[in-house]
Amino acid sequence: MDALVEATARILVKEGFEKASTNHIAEIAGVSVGSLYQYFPSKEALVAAVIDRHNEEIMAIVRTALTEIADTPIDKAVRQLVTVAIDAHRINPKLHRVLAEQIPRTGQFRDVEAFNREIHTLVRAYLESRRKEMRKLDLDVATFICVSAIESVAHNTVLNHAETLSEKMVRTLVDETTRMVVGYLR
Amino acid sequence: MDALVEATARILVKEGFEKASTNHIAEIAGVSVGSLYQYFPSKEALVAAVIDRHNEEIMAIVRTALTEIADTPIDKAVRQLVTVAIDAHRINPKLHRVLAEQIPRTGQFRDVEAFNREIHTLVRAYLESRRKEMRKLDLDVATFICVSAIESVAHNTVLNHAETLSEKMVRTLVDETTRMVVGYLR
Amino acid sequence: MDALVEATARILVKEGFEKASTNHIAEIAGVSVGSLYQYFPSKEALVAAVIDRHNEEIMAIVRTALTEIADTPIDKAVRQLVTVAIDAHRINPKLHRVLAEQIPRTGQFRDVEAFNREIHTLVRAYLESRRKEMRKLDLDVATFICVSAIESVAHNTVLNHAETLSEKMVRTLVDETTRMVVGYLR
Amino acid sequence: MDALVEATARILVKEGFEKASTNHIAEIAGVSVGSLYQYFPSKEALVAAVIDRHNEEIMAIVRTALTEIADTPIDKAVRQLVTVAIDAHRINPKLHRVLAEQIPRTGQFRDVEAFNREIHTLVRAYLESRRKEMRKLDLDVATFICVSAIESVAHNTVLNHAETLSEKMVRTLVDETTRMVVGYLR
DNA sequence: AATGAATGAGGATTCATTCAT
DNA sequence: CATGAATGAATCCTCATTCAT
Repeated sequence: MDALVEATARILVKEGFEKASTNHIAEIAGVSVGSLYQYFPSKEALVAAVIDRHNEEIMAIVRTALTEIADTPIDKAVRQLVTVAIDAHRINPKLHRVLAEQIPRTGQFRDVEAFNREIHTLVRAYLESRRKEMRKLDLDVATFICVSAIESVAHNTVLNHAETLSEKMVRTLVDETTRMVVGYLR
Repeated sequence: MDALVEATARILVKEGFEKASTNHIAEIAGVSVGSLYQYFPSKEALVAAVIDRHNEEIMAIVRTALTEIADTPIDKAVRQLVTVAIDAHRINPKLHRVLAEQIPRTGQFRDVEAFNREIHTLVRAYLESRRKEMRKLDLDVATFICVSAIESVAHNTVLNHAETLSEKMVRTLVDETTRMVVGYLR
Repeated sequence: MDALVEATARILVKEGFEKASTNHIAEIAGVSVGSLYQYFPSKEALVAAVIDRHNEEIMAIVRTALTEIADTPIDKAVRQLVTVAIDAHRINPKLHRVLAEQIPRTGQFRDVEAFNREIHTLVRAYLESRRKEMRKLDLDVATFICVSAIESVAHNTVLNHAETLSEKMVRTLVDETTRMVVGYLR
Repeated sequence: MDALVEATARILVKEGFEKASTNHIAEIAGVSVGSLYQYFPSKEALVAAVIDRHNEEIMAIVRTALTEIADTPIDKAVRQLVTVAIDAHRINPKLHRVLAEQIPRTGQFRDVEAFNREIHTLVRAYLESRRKEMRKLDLDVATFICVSAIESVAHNTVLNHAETLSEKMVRTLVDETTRMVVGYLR
């Protein structure tokens, strides 16, 4: 049931992890607890589904961006990546925050690593295709550092500055981050 | 009781957040639950104390480094900062991971922000004192981006690569991160 | 549906009473839960049916034996009864054990008493027809004691000694039990 | 807490196994559920304690009887054993019935076997000491048969005839059972 | 007649917290 | 100050049963 994942996400955002009891989730989703367990083997699995859905939304954006970037020179490409990273974090910032801060990660954490790996692979592939524009460097190291930097700027931008985030400020951050990363690669 | 904080940290590392019940903590600390509540008003406060202690250890290192750096030119200084960031994360990587992944942050989260603010202030002050070595830039933005980048590289380095982290690899990461940040500032 | 009773019995034997949920039973029987309730008003009724079927199998053997015995002198007859009692318990010893140990008896318990009464009646009738071979005694009391003794020896033999039950041991037990009962009646 | 075992027994007798929820037990015992779990790791353990206590009461009687019997000739001894067996079952017949019929035995069932073994050992020892009064027979087999017979008569007497059990009838049953067993041994 | 998704009461268990000793 | 037995609200989950299709 998709309504269950939606209800869970909504509760997570509006009431926090503590209030996300299975009975409450079921109630908000408009079904019975029994039904919840018909579709999800445990509360953990349900939360994992929320995380997955959120990650998938982010990945969809990132994947698209990386595809479009394929034939773009580094400076434009990096700018695009930074923009997309911030956009991705802004999809549902409150959920993103709750997921990052309140969910005790266990088991399903592997999934997050899978996403990380995918991003690493995609970015690395792009960088490899653009090697001639770049100085000589270890691709894995460079990918790791660039992805970390871009991700953290996006993450901190959205999480810390929460709602008070002017478009001008975003543009500035994109500019600067792009400058740092491009400067590093060239 | 310091033994309580220590016991909590130990349990967090060895058995995970789920096993960290107040009774278990008291038992490991060698006192009774009642005593626990003599010193800490709630479990949350106890966990917060663990977080604080860990953050304080990190901050001690960072503060020292930033003091020593005061009169150092940017390139050396940044290298020093990156090194110190990784060292700080390596103090107690397992605890760091548990704190980052398993602890549902609530109330005491303000504290973490306080540390963030302090670091921001210190770094910003350093950058300000070295303005002449740098291109013209918004100090707050630059500080934000540099701190984010350095912190994320350190964090991901220690968390993802866990124990398999050769000194050579560390040096490479320090080199590269330094290069990125210095290149950005100049 | 006979498949339902069969499935229940199979689950009882292989997985125990705890695993015998109506959904699981229906699944093993290859039908839907709905169908289960088309034929049995409750889970209890279904379990009762299993008990009944098992008891009926036992009773069939016992009835036959008691019929064949009709014109047999006491010593041969008792030996036959003891043999048959053990045989009856060996039909499906595992089911017998589960039925005896794991099934919380409620309502349908009356049925078991019905079987007991029938056996009592049949045995009593036989003893009555053989009164001349026996000393003077209260037939009801004698029947009660003999049936109890024979049944318990059979029950304990099969339940306790489980699979490790040599034919020689069975013969010894039959001999001895027969001796006791016949000695008592004469 | 002994009150918990007592409360459980009382509920078992008055309301049946189905109503014996941990919360209800705690309530009747006049404590909180939490306290229940301070003393018993699970509901199963609590029920096991009830069974144990009941078995222990029975065993106390049986042990005493077997001690007193030591120097008694077979006929008097057997009569004593039969009497004691019935007495033992009459300690708390309702509880005995519930324990026998409604409790799904698992795990702790081993205990019951321990009691059985003890009885077997004690009776066998007595019989061995009286060998000269008896015909030549396999002591283990004889013990098994005699114990089974006596136990089943006692059990069925108390369980089936419930409250309608005149002293006269008891005396008759004791007489007859004794006759059967003694006749068998000699 | 068959299906199986949906129901929801109910139950076992945990654990942060209190307070009388 | 320390103790630790006692508390009980709260939570996750199960499963017999129903009923619209």
